[in-house]
Amino acid sequence: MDEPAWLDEHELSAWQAFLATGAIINRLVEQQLKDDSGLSHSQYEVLVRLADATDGELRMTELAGAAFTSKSGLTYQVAQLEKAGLVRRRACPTDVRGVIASLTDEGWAALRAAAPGHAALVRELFVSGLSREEFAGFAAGLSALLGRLYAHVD
Amino acid sequence: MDEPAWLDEHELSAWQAFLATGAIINRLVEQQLKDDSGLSHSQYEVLVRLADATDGELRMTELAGAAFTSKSGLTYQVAQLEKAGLVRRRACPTDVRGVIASLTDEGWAALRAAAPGHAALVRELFVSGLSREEFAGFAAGLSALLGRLYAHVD
DNA sequence: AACCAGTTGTTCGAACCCGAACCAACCCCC
DNA sequence: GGGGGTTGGTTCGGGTTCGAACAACTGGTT
Repeated sequence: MDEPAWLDEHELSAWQAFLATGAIINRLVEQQLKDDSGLSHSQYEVLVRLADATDGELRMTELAGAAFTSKSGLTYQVAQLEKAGLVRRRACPTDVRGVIASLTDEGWAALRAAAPGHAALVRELFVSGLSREEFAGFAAGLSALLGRLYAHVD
Repeated sequence: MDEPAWLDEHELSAWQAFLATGAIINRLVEQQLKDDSGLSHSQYEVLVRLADATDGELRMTELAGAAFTSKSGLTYQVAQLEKAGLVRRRACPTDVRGVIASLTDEGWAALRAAAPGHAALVRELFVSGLSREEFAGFAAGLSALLGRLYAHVD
């Protein structure tokens, strides 16, 4: 009974703003990366996750989890990156089924080349539009939300 | 010179959280709508924008702008919705080129049927994880960000 | 040792989405 | 009133994504 069928005014406008910002930012980031480095956003994310890992290597499943894509989607993207010479695949020594994706030297170089432009755009779109306090509050909300979501997926 | 090539710790974690929340929420919402109503999220958004407009009617271009999709993407979705009987297309009286998408009775019914489950999920994922103050701060940040983005697209 | 539930990564079919190209029609200004 | 630039919407081709099905393998249990 206390669960109305529609979102109220505040909920709705925040929700719409969330969808809109996500859509617009994603589009602009995608565009910038493609124009500037020939990488899609998902490919860039894959490179970043690999670079974050020790030795620039990660099992496929771990990578899929970190990059917010499905297993099959990752198989596709890694195949593309391998074709481009940015990523290498090798067998996992402890599990015959396993595949380890690992950054090549070209992969590191591509990431280093792409990062500054990407960082500049993210700052411009995402950071510099807010005051320090606004950004702090916003980031706190995001992080709380994310924690909640992890609990929800479990 | 004062533009570092990488995001700093705070920027990065907020940015990652933003990407992660967007990805997870979109996936869950997509899933819920599909299971519950057989609609994709974009289709649901189209229905919502039409329902918000006077008489449940909108020109294709306005609709594309409101639903954050490309013109061709919208053509596709409206075709799907028309096939499903939820939307009708008619000629625009003041512009021969124009096409007006309009909700059918079935469209209104489908939206009314889908809304409660969707609203409940959005509340659960997006609203109820934050305190009232957190949510207010978060929403303010979102809205400021969105304003900035609109200026950026112009 | 033999089973069996769960995991790993790929393949396959389908859906989706975008940008570019396109045609028709609009607008406006001379 | 008749160009020329702009806009409205669709079509087309290609790339991307997903989930389901699959086969191979693992680890624990008996």
